[in-house]
Amino acid sequence: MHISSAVSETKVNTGWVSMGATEWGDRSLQAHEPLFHEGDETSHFFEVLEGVLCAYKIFADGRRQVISFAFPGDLVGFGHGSAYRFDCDALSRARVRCVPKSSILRAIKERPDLGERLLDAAAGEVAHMQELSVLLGRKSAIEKLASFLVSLSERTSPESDGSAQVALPMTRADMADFLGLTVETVSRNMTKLRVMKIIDLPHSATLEVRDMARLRALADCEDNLY
Amino acid sequence: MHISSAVSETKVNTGWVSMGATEWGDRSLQAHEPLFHEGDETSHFFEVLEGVLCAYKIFADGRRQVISFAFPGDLVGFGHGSAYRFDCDALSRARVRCVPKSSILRAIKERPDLGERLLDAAAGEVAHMQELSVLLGRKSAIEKLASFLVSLSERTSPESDGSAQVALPMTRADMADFLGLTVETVSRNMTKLRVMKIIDLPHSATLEVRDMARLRALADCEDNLY
DNA sequence: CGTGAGGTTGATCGCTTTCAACGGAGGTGG
DNA sequence: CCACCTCCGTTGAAAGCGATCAACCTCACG
Repeated sequence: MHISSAVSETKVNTGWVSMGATEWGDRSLQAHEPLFHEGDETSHFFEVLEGVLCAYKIFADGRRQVISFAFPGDLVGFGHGSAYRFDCDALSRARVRCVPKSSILRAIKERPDLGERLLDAAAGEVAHMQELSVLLGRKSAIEKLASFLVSLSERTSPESDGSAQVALPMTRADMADFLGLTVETVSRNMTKLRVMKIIDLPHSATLEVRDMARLRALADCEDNLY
Repeated sequence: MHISSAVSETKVNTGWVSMGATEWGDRSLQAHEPLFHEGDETSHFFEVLEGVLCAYKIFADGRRQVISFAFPGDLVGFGHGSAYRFDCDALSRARVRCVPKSSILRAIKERPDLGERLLDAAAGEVAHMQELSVLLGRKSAIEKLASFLVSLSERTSPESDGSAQVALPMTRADMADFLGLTVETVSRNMTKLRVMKIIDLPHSATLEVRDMARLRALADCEDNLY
């Protein structure tokens, strides 16, 4: 468990709220271990400390839509009422800090500035979901993929002169279900980006962005070239 | 302007936060008049008092994704940082209550319970956007349309024994841009639902739900019948 | 009654999906 | 150590759903 003071600390720009308080407890997850299921009572918020989580909705007929990937620093649990409305798994070994909802509500009452920060975090979550809606509704397969890779590299890897190394902790199926595509379409467009010399794939789980400007142009729908 | 006390009142379940305070001022909008544009400084939150608003993102090449329709009682302005990230118009004559952000922040500091309520409202917004993402990513055209009509009827009209009258204040183009479809596809599937005796369209802007159970089944992807 | 925006319907096109086969990486047990 | 198996990723061929292009209709409004 992290050593931390009783004073909470917030980085609103990146959307996370870190709260030090040992009473809240951490939890370790194996790869593919569920954190919660749709329908479970919403007892906690979770802050990812290590690893990557994946929140998704599964239909009765097997269709799946991934709602978000949560990286260290991200907060999971917004948008649910008294019961979780989606499933959430760990993609890899992960550690999360569990924050009881009641504890959050108490903290807000005692420390109004915390409420403001949580509100900012919630606003960031809204912004993310809005961007996802734009992506799902109006972007082509290659634009979706480009957007995803840009967002991933921004969240996890520093860029240097137009290139970046990015780990892909999720499978093609996870990516497909996030982007509203099939694995085949994801794979085909990965290859397309590689042929265009925009990215490279040393391993299937390691991405190298070779031309970030071009990738961004695709992500922003400013490039119709195939 | 509404007559209201200085005490705020919140209905968290329906996602709105009504705050009485005459200093905040209301604003009237003509049909198609913009409330704000992408890039404008985010000075205010807005509570819809009358009419319907439409928030959307426009691409450089003309593609458009509608993010949300806001009905009386809905709050507009979440998910934006220091600048609005989308455009927002009135679909019809509308009236909104303008609440300065600074005023919100001050109110939160003075009244912690208000922060909690706003947080609930934000959570409701997150939930809406998550549902939209599921719809856009994994539902077929007819399922999208059914989901939209169900949601519209739930928000605006009481249901009685499986049927309901619903006004459609937006054009087919607005619906299409919300559902990630084209006007033609929306129109075709409206006809399909009519042929299936699930809905009726006395006028193009008036919907009559004849078989709500069947419509819900489609919306929930439990019905593969065409 | 003319006009234009919004809505519907038909024919065709094409991007993504579906169906199918293959290859490689990792794990297990003989 | 290697055969075997399974999961994951890639690629090809064909099909399908929604998009595109186009014509026509309806209705409100001058």
